[in-house]
Amino acid sequence: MELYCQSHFCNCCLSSTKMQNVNVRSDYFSNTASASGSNTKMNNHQICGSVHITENVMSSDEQSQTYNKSVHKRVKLSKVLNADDIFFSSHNSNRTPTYGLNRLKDSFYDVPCEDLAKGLLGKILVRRLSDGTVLKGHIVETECYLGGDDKASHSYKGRITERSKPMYMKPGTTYVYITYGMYHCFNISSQGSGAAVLLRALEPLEGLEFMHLERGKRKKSTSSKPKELKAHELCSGPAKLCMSFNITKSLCNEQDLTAWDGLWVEEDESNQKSLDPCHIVTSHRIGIDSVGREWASKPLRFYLLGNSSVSRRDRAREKELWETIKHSSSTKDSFFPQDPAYE
DNA sequence: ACACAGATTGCCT
DNA sequence: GGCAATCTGTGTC
Repeated sequence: MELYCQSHFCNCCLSSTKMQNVNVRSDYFSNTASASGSNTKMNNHQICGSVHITENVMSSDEQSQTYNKSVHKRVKLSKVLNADDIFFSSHNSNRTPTYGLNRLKDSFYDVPCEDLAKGLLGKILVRRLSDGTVLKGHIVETECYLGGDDKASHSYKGRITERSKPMYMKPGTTYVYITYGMYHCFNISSQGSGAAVLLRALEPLEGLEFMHLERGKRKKSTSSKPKELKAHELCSGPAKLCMSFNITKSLCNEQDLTAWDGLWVEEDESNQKSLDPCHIVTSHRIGIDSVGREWASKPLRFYLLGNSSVSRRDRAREKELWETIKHSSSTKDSFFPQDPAYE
């Protein structure tokens, strides 16, 4: 029998669920069924924790051999990763950043995954390269990956691997991974063990020349002249924004957005009118059909209504939202989406 | 704007 | 060994 730990953390401190009298660990393998659920109260802070107890159900000799092999491999790896240890060890700096002094602070990130995904919309992602180049873009599309029961998440069932480790780090930590062998995707960890927000699209604001150059590097040279990308095509996808912003695993993974000088998020000070929550389109996530209909269809993707930099627009949901807005008077002072750029 | 095929390699089983 | 939180180029409407 093995125990998998999926601790959740309270809002206001670094406390996490303590597993009493049980040697709990999370590790590489989770090819098992699970049972869950215990809530605990500690130090006057409400803490929601769950222990997944997993058992191997193999019976034949062949299956036993497979199991023994997996155990052997695990022992050989001698790498026992623990969600609590990862979380605590990611709080190692009190360092004050030199750049981006008006960046968003810890409290902005330390919220449930869906709140962070929506909260990031309209904010500005800033990248500062080692040569001083500064790139900026409005965040216009995000997706939630919840961990736990979320089959599409790299941290499904509390699975911890060397790759998914940053998902367990403190809210505001970057998780950059390589997909399809050649592209990068950029996530930000949120509150909740293993939960993170994928940034899917940006509307470029500053450094467009650099972005054009970065995107051009990937293009194959064909006989016909390569056509210039439009501004709204530079960052209209999770891997595209990583290319344009030079976000790679080797450069940007496991970084603290509240402290690192290379990357941060800030409020859009030029936008005096606040983003109206009514103008956030909620739709299903992209590229996860293989996990099954239940989780592929969950409304965990959020984007700014009518924005042309969004990677995949859900016209049906947009139409519904427009109808709602038309019949509401509360949105008349809002910035979005009356601006012609958003039509 | 949309649909489809092919690319390419790290990660997980 | 097989898959993948995607992109590009080409073709069609």
